[in-house]
Amino acid sequence: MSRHPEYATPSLPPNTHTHTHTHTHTLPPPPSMAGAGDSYHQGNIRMTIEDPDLWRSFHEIGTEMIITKPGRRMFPHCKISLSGLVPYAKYILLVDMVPEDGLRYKWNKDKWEVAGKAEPQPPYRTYLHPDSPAPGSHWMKQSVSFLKLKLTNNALDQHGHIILHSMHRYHPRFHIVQADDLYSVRWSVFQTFTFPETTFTAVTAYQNTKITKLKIDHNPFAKGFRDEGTNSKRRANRSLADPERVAKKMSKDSEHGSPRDIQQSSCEGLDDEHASRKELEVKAERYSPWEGACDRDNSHALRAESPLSSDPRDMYSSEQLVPGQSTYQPYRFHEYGKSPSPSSSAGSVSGCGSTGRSSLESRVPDVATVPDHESSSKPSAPEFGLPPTCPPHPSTGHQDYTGVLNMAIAQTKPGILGHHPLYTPYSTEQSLGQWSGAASAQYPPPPPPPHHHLPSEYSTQAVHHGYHHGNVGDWSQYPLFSYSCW
DNA sequence: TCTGCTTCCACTTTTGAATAGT
DNA sequence: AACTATTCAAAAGTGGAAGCAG
Repeated sequence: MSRHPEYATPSLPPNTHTHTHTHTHTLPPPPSMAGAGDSYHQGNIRMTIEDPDLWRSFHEIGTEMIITKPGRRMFPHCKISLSGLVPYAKYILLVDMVPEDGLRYKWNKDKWEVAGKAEPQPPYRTYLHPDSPAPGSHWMKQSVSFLKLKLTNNALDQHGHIILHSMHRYHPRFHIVQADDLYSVRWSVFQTFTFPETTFTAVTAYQNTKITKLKIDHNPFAKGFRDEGTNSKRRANRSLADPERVAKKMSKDSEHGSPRDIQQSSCEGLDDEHASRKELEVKAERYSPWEGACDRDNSHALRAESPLSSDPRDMYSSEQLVPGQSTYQPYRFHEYGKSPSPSSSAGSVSGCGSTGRSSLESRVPDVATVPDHESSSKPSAPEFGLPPTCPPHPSTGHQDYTGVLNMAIAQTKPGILGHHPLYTPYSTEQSLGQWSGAASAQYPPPPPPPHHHLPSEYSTQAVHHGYHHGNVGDWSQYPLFSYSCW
């Protein structure tokens, strides 16, 4: 983590930040809370992404992230700076990956093309920053890195990596939750931030040679592939070691050349879209990420049968582009006649969009909590066997689930959950806002949604989750229970 | 045949333990 | 004895390429 002394005091004005951060978003203090004597909620949280220029240079070409079975780090990796937190209040930081749309893509010569509908969602996971929970002063004193976050295409992954589909597009979503521990999360206010330029396509092998070059140029681990470096030497060595291979390859190349050479991309003509996208540099919202996740795991059942899923974008869109100073609305419940009372699944169920507009669909995350494997070897790691908490709701049949959290914990502080019982049905509620993701430059625009965006008043909302804990017995019925692997 | 995925390879950086020095 | 600095080996992270499967 790089140090940012200018963040040592949260009172420091943002414009004193020496880094170039174009992607910031400041949420106004909630009217219902500001001045109410609860300084904890007088948030004016500001999040900026580190290395925005690097992200932008990738984004302009069309960022690709390798996903592998054992898990692969992101590059560039997610690194953010925070300000406006209450220094002495504890916060939890989370990241999850949100499908950009309901489409599958393929690389055709020099550009991405739609290749059909998205695959059913893999188990939904959220990465918990290993420092969580930590006081605001901790998060603000330096930039926060999610370096160890790993992406995998292994749906059966036991290491807690975030599971994605290859050839699908995603963007990371950052959640800040003021909570003393993970069990308080569900009653807490979420503030969610996304950065459009962090959108990427998950791939098992790089498609765009420009991306490969950028990665090699900027990723220190890939130094060996740089032109001026040992790259050629290395290949020479390899050739010497295996002449048979070389002979094979040469004959192959003489026939039709390297496929990657053919794929030299040209992304001209797409800049307009990209430019327009720049206008909305960051999206922020206040709601539980779990809700958004609610329709995800549920997607198999929901999408197949529900007319609400007719538009692929609806399946995923739980966010809405948020104007910089949009109005804060602390209780979404009232907007939709939901009771804020902790009547567990009821809230979740309605939040899961089984009865409402399509844009209100929730995702049901895979709730098991899985640590990064480093933590598994550390005795200090918390015994954090969060049971999967996504039981089918009895009254709504198989389509509705209480929201659940499947957190991937790289390395968490001991005692984070120590005094709490081992259950946590993080009830989730669907965001009411529909997020309309701007397409990356080289992508064809996705089909327009068949419905209108929700009014802007839903765009940034805080949700106090007050659901009851679910019945533990119910969780055991859920197949994803098995995710406690430390 | 084509496309996407897995595996292995050689190389690099990172990490942490052991050792030396103050 | 305690702390800091240095060294070094192991582990982990890279993209390329070959081979495999559907």
